Amino acid sequence: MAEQAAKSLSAEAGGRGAENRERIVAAADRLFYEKGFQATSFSDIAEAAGVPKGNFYYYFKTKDALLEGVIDWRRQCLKKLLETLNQSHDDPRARLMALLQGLCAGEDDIVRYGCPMGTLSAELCKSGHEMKERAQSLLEVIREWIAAQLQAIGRDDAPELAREILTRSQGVTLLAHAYGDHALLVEEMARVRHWVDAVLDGRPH
Amino acid sequence: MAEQAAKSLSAEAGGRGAENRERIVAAADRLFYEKGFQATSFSDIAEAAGVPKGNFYYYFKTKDALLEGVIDWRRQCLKKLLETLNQSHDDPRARLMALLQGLCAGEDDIVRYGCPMGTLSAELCKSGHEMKERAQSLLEVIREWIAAQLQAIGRDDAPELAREILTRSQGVTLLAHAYGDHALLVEEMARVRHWVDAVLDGRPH
DNA sequence: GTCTATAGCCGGATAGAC
DNA sequence: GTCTATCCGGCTATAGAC
Repeated sequence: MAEQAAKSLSAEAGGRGAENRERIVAAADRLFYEKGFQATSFSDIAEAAGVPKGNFYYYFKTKDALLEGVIDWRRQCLKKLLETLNQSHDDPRARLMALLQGLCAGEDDIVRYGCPMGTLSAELCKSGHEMKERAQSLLEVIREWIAAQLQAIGRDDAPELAREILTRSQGVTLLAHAYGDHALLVEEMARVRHWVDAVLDGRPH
Repeated sequence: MAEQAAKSLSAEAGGRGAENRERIVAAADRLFYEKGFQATSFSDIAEAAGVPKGNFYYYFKTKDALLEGVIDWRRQCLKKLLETLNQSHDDPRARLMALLQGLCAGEDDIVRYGCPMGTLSAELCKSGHEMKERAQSLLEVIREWIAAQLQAIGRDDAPELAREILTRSQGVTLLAHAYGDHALLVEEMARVRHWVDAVLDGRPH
């Protein structure tokens, strides 16, 4: 009976463990996004996730390990998003435009906290954090996806064009964030979309 | 004689004081740029400036006050730079292109630490720092200068175009920083310049 | 697996001698 | 004005009971 109780407790704890782990990552993900990595403490995360501080170290040895988990989580989310776009649009061009449109979906978040990939990369690069390459890989995932769509369209300048699209998008999100300007985000993203449209049509722009 | 000594000491101290103050600001400016504001401690600055920690509080009551001094210092440097451009080129278009060319001047710094205005704004916005508007004003200074050049050329879309130029430049510096990619900076900045050239010529681009 | 208590460190900031 | 010594608080991380 003692074993039974222990077992069911353990099983439940195992389930809870995975659940807890995910809760921690999700809470950290959000807080790292909102406040930045350095500015977020374990106390902040503990409070947000409803998990006691000391319990973190069962799941993550260090704060860096937690960051690693968060970045991988973001990559999964990103890939899921791109996969959704792949499935909901057959036309690569429609996919691309849907992505650019979608970047304005989380409008308020972007204005308040910037781009989840760009701001994280910037912070980690500046502080010389070992995880900066991993954050960079988030940008790389999206750049490669854009390039893939462009190549499917038949552009032989797909890599360069993808880089420019990413560059311009990042510029827009950075300035919208810096100025806290909602209209800037919407208007400049529209400009980017029109520019992409014109390029793909072979029109002057 | 005691008064005299005190006076000369005071005068010398005043001179030293101003010198020390400037040394502190210059050192902080550099470190805030290289490591970021939050990641830079007084100890770091003290070491770099050759001034004992405790002495800081004679010049700056808080770290925020020091940040304020650094931002104002950056604005002064920026205005000096723009004034130099004004004087070395009569043609507003030449001024503008000189600025865009000059952004690549500190190539290595930009690749390693990003744009001094953009990265600071991003960090302060994200952490919700009270000084974020002051950092934003740095971007505003440069945006207004660009708009002034465009207006002098006779563009009636000067404000919008200035914003777009700034947006694209920030995108380039962000990505070059995130990727640590020197070539990206040079190539994409060249693209921006060609685009500006084409727009000002009224050519398709 | 869970959680409490706390160690150990380093940050910004202060007091006060000189 | 200059500098030393130190406080206090929050941080990451650990030890160990349950």
